[in-house]
Amino acid sequence: MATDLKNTIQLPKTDFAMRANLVKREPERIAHWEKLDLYAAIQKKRAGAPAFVLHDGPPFTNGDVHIGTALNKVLKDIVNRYKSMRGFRTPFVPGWDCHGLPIEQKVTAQLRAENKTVSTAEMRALCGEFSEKWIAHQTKQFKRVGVLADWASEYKTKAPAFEADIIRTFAAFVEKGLVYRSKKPVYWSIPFETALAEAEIEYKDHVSPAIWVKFPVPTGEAHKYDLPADKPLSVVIWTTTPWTIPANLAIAVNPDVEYVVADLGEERIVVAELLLPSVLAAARIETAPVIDKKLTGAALEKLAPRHPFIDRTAPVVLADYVTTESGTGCVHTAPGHGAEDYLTGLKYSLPIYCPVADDGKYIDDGQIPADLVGLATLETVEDLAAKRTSPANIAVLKKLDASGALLAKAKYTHSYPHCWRSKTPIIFRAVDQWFVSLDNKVLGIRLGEEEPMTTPITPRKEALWSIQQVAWVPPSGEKRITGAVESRPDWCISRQRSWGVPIIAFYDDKKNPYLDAGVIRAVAEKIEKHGTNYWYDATPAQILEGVALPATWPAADALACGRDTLDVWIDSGSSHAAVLKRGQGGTQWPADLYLEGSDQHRGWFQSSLWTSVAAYGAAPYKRVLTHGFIVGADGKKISKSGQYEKPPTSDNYIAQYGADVIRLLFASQNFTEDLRVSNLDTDLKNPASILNVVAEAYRLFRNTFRYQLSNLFDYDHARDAVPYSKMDTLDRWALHQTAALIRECTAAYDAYEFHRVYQLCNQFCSVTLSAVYHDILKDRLYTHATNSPQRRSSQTAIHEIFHTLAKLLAPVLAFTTDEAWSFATAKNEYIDGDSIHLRDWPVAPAEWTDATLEADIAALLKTRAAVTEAIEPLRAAGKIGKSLDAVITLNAAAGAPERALYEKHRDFLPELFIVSQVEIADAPGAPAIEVSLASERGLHRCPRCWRSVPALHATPHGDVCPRCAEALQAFQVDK
RNA sequence: GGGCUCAUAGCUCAGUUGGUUAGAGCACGCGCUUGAUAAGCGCGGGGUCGAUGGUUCAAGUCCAUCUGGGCCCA
Repeated sequence: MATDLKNTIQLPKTDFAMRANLVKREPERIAHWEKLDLYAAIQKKRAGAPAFVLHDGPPFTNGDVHIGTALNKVLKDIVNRYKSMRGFRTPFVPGWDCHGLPIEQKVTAQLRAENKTVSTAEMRALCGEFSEKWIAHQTKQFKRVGVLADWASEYKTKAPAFEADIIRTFAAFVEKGLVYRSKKPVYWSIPFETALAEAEIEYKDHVSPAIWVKFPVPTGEAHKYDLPADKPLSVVIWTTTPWTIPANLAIAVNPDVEYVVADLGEERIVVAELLLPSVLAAARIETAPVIDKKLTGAALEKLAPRHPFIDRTAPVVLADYVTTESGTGCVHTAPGHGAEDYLTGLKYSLPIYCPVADDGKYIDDGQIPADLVGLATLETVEDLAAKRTSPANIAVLKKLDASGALLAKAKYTHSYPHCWRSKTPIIFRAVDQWFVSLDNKVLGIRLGEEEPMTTPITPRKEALWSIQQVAWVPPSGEKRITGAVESRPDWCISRQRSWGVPIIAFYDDKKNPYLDAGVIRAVAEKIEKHGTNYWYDATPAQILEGVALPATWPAADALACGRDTLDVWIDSGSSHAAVLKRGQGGTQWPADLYLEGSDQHRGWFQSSLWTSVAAYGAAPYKRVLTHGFIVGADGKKISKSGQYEKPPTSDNYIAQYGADVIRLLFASQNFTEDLRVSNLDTDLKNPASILNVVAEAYRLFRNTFRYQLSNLFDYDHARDAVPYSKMDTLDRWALHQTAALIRECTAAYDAYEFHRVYQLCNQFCSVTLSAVYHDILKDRLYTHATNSPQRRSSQTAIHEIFHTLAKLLAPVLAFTTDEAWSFATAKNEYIDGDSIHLRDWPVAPAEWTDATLEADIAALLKTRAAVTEAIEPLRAAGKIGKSLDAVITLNAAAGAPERALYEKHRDFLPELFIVSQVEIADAPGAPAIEVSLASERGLHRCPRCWRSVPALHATPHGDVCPRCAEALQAFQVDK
């Protein structure tokens, strides 16, 4: 009997599985998309539509896709999918950053391990292969997280055409007269014998020998400055780099600081007054010295103490950066070995002296003492492991000690720049480099103005102007890049290495450089044709054959090709020219959007800005969006957060959760700040871990789709749809909520606030649908006659809501929404090659919005909450299980506003409350809501719909309620 | 050390121009249901809004300092 009745109920039915099994299903969907060529299909659909160009910042091609890299690409994918559904043509050309030291270093290490030496061209080929291998890996990994892109049009910075464009970017700098050659201290990696970019430096603690060194003041000098001369007098400096003492050319003091001449008994020293106690402490002098004289730093200018062991003076110079925070207030100055020292050296016309060779060892220049020549200035990896300081430091210490100049020494731990790859400390070393001046005034051309500007402007000012034309999201990004652009020194663009794009400069036999924009452009043409190795394989005469040389140049056969390469930031910074300007893959310049991590303010956003401003007089982007970094559950950077057994690669997370859960995670948090991710191994079993909570939210969405699909099993939209005007109240309310959801989600997507989409959809599914709408609907859908208008009305609404919700979530849940879509469309509407990603963004018909209805139901839902609360004590007492076993009495005085509301929706209330009966009464003094048991009210429970009614009707299926009897009749007819 | 930035329940987010007992979802606890069932429903506990000081009749919301985190720089 019961079984019989159950067969007359329209229970939900679908093949859309409750269990996601994403790890298995997603790769199948990727295969499906590739078979469809979904990317091409989307482009075809939007051909001719206004373009929205998100220009991809190229990831570096030397390892697996990290979860942070996945974040970046997924955010781009979400944007592209959304914009495309909104009707834009969204060409997305992915890029790869191929050149650079890390790859060269790995290849070099490999060659060393194999004990091989190769030519530059061979080395470059190996680096190219290395890069290519990782491009293949990363492509797979990006596809696995669901990134949809024009992989066939991808750009690689190592492609000859791209390299030619990098060279042309360089030509633009040369053309503007911004490129100059200068000796300047640069970060120098000793193991790699190369200058390093700022981005290639990392700061780590380093234990240095701190030394206090006496620079003796000759008696004559002392007299000139009216300093006591009856005892030895010296100026004491403090340094943590003893190896730079041989390069000392001056001592800097702050003109405004008070200095003292202190009598130590046997001798006198000059130091800053405030630092005297610390100097005495370092020298272990306990007796208080006599202060013979006080004077400001300015009074010491040009005093000429002697170098402690080299026959020259170390004149006192003035510098504002000298502080009394540490040291002696007298700063050892070596213009060839420090940025500030260099500037001071220029100011006082000191030589930019650097007696250290490329390998970091002292050279024999006639000044360096013979016992120092050939000693290494800074520590090797082995030295660091053994915790010993460098040979040069030791030797200098010995020399100072022998000459009696060493006042004190100590170990000093401080943050010191290290080469990011070799992990060894770097040195500052003055070498010849190419620079781009950012402060030369040149005539620029501003975008939209055909004539060159008549007032010369510096690239820096031009860049700052361009920044203001761009929309920065979040707005703080503008401050950040402005700060970076304002404070950046001239751009050192040359590197001494192999795996990069060569600087097209020539040198005569006296090493004089020759640089010309026309020549560079001509060579770029040849490189575009022959590849960059042409520069390394061909002779200068071949390279310059057919190229018109400037009159001042020697003949081609008297020239040699330079071996410097360009800073890799010029590579990626040229992508807008190499890709967008050429319309690669249907793109266009400028980009509508750049979207990268916030570290790129000083990186790609900036390098792209400089190249674009130099060449085109404007930024290459209209809008720049930045995201934060992935951090651990404790908010600390992922490398320092918890224990990771597995590397935090995109693949490892996907293997555990599936791509859609990872995508949902990225969308669930405000990405302009840091994103927290639980530790893959340690948090896996914690139900409250961030990823598990997101996985739970994923299940909510999936189940929502499943409920909707399963209840549409017998619904044919063309046949069964109910027009809005004839729809049931509750269904119209659901559509009102859906319209609001569309509005709010669209606004959130437009503001790039995906976490709001997540929150909105989450609450819509759990509160609006699951707890209210879907729960109430079960009765209609299951028990009403198949074709009852109310059932069809609800199905129509569900159909609409499914379409809407699936589309709203499609940019994020790219896999699951498309999977659900295939189940929805398979029966009636499925067209071969369909995909939710080919559909248009949902638009709510105006009629869906009904403020009066919304207000009514909102009020009734409050009553509903009170009703469920009132039922709860009965449930706790074991008197009631299902709410359908309850009869509710609502007490409201005639004339009270709620009374009118109750009356208005009287018939609908049992359904809304999911109870068997609702009575409206006015019993003075009674509670607003009274609950009684249906059984005690003489009602009979219908075995089919479980509602209690006054009387049951006999049918061939047994006794049921009148409504079910009617439904069964229809059921019989259908059968 | 400097620039930018963040800090609201266990987690992720809301909290309009300062104004009643600070909200939501999830998680957690307890029940119900067994016709969304490796599902669904209800009820409940949980926050000195990072800390301190200040402005104000009134501060999560404004100001200052500090603490902790992140990115970038030194």
